[in-house]
Amino acid sequence: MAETPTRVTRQRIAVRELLDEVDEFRSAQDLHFLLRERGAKVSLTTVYRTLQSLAETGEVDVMHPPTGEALFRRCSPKRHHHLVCRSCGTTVEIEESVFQAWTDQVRKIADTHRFTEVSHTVEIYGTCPACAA
Amino acid sequence: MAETPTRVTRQRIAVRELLDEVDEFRSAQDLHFLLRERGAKVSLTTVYRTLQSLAETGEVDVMHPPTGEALFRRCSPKRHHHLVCRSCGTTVEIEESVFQAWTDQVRKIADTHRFTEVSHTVEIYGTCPACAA
DNA sequence: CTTTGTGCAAAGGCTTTGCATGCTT
DNA sequence: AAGCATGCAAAGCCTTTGCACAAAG
Repeated sequence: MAETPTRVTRQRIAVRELLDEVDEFRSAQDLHFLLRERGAKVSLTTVYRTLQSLAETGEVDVMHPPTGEALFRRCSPKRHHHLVCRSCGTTVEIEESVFQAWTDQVRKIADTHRFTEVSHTVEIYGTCPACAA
Repeated sequence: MAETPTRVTRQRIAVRELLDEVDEFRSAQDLHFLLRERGAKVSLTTVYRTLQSLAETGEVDVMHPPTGEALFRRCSPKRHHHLVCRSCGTTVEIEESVFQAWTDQVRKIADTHRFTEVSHTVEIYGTCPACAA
């Protein structure tokens, strides 16, 4: 199963439905927990496999914070990036629109190198006011 | 040892010296290998601990690619970001200067939220020409 | 019926931690 | 001499993989 899945299964439907409702970045294990909570019988393995294929097709974005686990989120028009405190993990969301000019530039650069299906992840770290004290 | 180290040890000196010479992102295990190669007797554990503290003080930047390991690099004035192929891992370096305007904006946003010691990591993914074929 | 997807358990890879020893101050 | 740093081995986490069974087409 290194390829894109061809069959429609109950499990895959459940994962996609969940992703449609959640618009925050979530870990695979979080998503698995949420699925079971709402009664969907899906194994963690399948959640991982599904997320992986969805990421490959670009249907979900993946983020890799310093915490180790990967975070997934359905691609949406209203994206945002994060400003994260290195010390306590406090997160401030920044609207993607703020980066519009930058996003355009990224696309241009990618084109130059003939890269397709381009996506990007931005991680901004700092020390929040509370932790700086 | 959750705090910043207070003592100057042979090991820590070796790690910093190495970081001064390498200006690519490298994994902890890579760095450990390089250190042993040049005769420095340092354990992998210490490399991890040293990198962690250097990251906390902002002396090194950390990147988290989809591959799972963390990549470290000494902070330098001439930075660059990466355009990485999701499929084969081919990497194209993009000069930081391209992001100047964006960097300024990031700083402004961080200021707004009173975050200090701000650094950022940008990861751009796509499919390279070879893998798109 | 054939082929692909699922689930479980086990393996894998990177990173962290416990604890005794050694080295910096 | 006193306390922090090191090293080793073991544990922890998240994620992936092998394999047999179940389900989709």
